[in-house]
Amino acid sequence: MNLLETIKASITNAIKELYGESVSAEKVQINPTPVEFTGDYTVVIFPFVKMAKKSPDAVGAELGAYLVDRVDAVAGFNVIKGFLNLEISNAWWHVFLGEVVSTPDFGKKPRNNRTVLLEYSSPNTNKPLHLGHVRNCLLGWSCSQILDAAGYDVKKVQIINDRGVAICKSMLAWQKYGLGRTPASEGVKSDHFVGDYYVLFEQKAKEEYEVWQQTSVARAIFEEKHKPEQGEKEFFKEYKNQWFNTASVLGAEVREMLLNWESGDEATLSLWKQMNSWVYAGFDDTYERMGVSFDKLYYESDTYLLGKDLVEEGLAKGVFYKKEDGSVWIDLSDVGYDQKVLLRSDGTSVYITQDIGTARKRYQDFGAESVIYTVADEQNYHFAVLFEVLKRLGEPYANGLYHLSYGLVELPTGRMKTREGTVVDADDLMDEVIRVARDESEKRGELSGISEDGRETILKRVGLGALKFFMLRVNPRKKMIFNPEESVDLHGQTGPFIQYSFVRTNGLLQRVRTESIDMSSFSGYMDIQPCEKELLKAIHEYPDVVQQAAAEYDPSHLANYCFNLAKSYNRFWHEVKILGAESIAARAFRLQLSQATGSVLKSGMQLLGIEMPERM
RNA sequence: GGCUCCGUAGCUUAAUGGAUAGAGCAUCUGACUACGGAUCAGAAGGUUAGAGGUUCGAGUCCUCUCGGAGUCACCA
Repeated sequence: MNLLETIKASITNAIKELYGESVSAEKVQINPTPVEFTGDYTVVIFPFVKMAKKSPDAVGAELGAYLVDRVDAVAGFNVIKGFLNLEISNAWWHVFLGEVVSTPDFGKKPRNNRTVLLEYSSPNTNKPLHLGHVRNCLLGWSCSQILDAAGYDVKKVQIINDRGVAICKSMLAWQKYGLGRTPASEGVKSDHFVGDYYVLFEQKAKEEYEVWQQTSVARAIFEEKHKPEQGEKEFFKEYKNQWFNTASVLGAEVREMLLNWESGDEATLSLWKQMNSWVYAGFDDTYERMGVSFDKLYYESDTYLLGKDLVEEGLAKGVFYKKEDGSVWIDLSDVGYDQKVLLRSDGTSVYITQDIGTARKRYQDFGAESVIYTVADEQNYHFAVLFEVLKRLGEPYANGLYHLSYGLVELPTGRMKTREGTVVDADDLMDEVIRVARDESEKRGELSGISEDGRETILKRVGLGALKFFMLRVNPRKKMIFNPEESVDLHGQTGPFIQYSFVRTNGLLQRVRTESIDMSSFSGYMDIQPCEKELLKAIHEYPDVVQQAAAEYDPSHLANYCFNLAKSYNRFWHEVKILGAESIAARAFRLQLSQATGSVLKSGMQLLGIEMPERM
């Protein structure tokens, strides 16, 4: 049993024995003692004052005495203003340190034989991955690692939106203007190649629209429909979608292509397969570089018709209802939502229909009792509705659904817009952070003796470490303003700061090996310094942090934890001598402490998807 | 307008209802006779948007106000 649990259990016993009241162990609050007081852990006494009918200080004194008496680890105590500060014995810390070093999986829970499905990334195939996907992927991947550490069997999936108007735009542009060019012939990364045709399409459509605006038909529409205060420019900006769907030649061609696709036209399908295969090759490359992977891919071209049978089931159960025009609806006004259409009057699916169908299909595939959707917070309402619908359908997994919602990534200039060319590309971004890592490294010259390959591996770890930590250290819910300069910072509260601490521990252990330094006989070390105690307490906290991150689906807890641990280690590094310690026992103890810190840092960062360099 | 989320130092942010709101960046001072200075120590910087309330105790919970974002499609 963990130390704090032992103490909590003992306090519930004490309350029972001393005051005759029962208190559950979860109600007992224990925090690390702030540095300005003496002690290691602090019990908050106030909750027990009423049941004891004594002053806070008296209760604290009684509980403190009880704990010193019954719990070996508790060596002493003091009570200040209703807070019971406990001192943990050196002997207990020695045992603890030994355990951490000899437990490779320290902080991780045993397998619990429960399966969780985690969906993330889920891009469209008309253009390459961008900054928004990066946050999504890093979050999704990190959560998968955290849940794995918490004992779950995690299945990572993505559903690829490989059909629809968007990809048809890229297809059409390539067909009209591509002249048989390929990624290979142009030497362009294949997903970017496809994306370029999407941009080209938008450009051509814009040109067509501008010409059209000068026609008499356009003038007439403007005169008829514009709002009183609305200028021409504003009106036509707003009217663009409608124009595209009614008057545009390119629009008509795209719609025709979509119809051809849906009717299974062979030429269209083969073009579609060609374009998508280019995109997938590019995505694979980006994912690999980012260090994320999937257990199964779903394609919308396979799933977009799913869900209709569930709509029938819902109608039969009376959960849904049909309007006169044949459309099917659900009324969620009793839980504060609106009425929502589930099937169009012509019998075709809407967005939520296929999500309903896909949910069941995936349950059949994996039997997961819990499904996590990593999707931006624009879709909060959609998922609230989806989960409510599945609940009312009585789906067995409906209570295990979670929308891992995250704030959009915006630029200092506002939201990214493809049309305005303000999209930050994922590949470019990774290039950039690695370039900055290289510059910094060359300035320092520490890697001069390492092979080309080894150096590249390190620079990649450092650069991506900076990027990943930057994106994961804040609460996912928060909107993120992406400042390119801060994202590649290598100093302060950053990934490389933590990696550097690890490199320090690694360097020490290297010397232990090469010089056969003894680090086993540390139990005689009794004079544990405050900076050492701080480290021990931080290491002791690690399993709880993993649990909390898993329970809240929030990697930022781990990111902040790792930073604090690294900071404590750096302070320790400066305050005491390790290899040159005052005694053999002190040296052994500090080396053990370094090893424990290094392994927890490595483990914690791995849960963020960040790899540790051996040197940097 | 309804619903949801957000508002903490110049900037980015932390804080299971617990002690004097904790960090990083930027600014200013210091620290290498080296276990790696991508580091450390220190200074300065806060009416936690505002007003009420609940509580022994509120950045955190409740109510209202102000400010910002998202959403409220037979789009995805």
